[in-house]
Amino acid sequence: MELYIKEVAEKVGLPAHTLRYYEQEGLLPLIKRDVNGNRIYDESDLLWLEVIVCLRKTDIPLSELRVVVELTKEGNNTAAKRKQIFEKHKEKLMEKQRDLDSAFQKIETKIEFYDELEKKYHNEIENMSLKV
Amino acid sequence: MELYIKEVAEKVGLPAHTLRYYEQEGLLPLIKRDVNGNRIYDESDLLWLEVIVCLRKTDIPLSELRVVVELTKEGNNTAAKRKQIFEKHKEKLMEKQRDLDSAFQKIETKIEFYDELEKKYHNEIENMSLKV
DNA sequence: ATAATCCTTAAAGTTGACTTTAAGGCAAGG
DNA sequence: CCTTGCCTTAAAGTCAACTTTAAGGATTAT
Repeated sequence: MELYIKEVAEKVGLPAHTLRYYEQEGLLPLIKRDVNGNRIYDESDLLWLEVIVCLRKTDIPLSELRVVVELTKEGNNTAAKRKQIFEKHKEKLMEKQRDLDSAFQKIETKIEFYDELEKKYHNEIENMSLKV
Repeated sequence: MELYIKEVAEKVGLPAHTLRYYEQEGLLPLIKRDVNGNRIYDESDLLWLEVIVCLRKTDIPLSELRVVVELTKEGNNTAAKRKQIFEKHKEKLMEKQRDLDSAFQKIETKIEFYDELEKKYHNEIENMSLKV
């Protein structure tokens, strides 16, 4: 499978210049080129990009993704280190989960409060009209 | 209850200058001052700050918090609008939840992959030693 | 052949949310 | 009286992650 940058952009949901930017920042392994120097992405590039996109949505820093790429280039003896990076991010995810849960609670309380406030306000208006 | 900035900073887990910054950005209602011009926070300030801190952890923009403060100043007839802002953020939270779930899955897959890779690598090393 | 549409690189600009710096006032303790 | 540590304001600086701009080359469509 061979894809040009625009198709990849489409598939992974990133603008093409962000793909170039990621490459420049060392987040992608060496990307092949065609005779005109245009980037050609293969299946494995796409799979890795999908990991990037998914983890970026939970704010993994580009720097950590870069390190994973560097370690991968170093070889299979770096598996443990790479795993560590993901374990570390998993910890972050668990914290995010807790923050999310608290926020859900807080926001529900607020919404209920505003429902009450609205009710009271409408009642006031109604009473005012009755008094006229 | 009356608290000075340092105590509030301590309680809500923000540096004092961030509290001043938030005030400057219109995220806090009018904060009282003592004779020397130092800020004095009361219970309701603290409660609102706790909402801010909680929702900021899920990346609610300062601008939306500012709007809530402005609407609150306008009066009880703005309850519906304020509620809307929180409903909107709740939608964002639900999206974050989905992103978080996907990331957990992806990361588990990666971790399992690295476990396998490590096993294989150790086996290779072992076989190599046996052959010597 | 000329315009449209892709691609390329390099570099500068933007964004939101702080964070730091600078310059200084007030009050308690030694 | 002087230092220490709190507080004040205003303004400039920082950061990550893009995003935009500029300048230009190659391919395809009319």
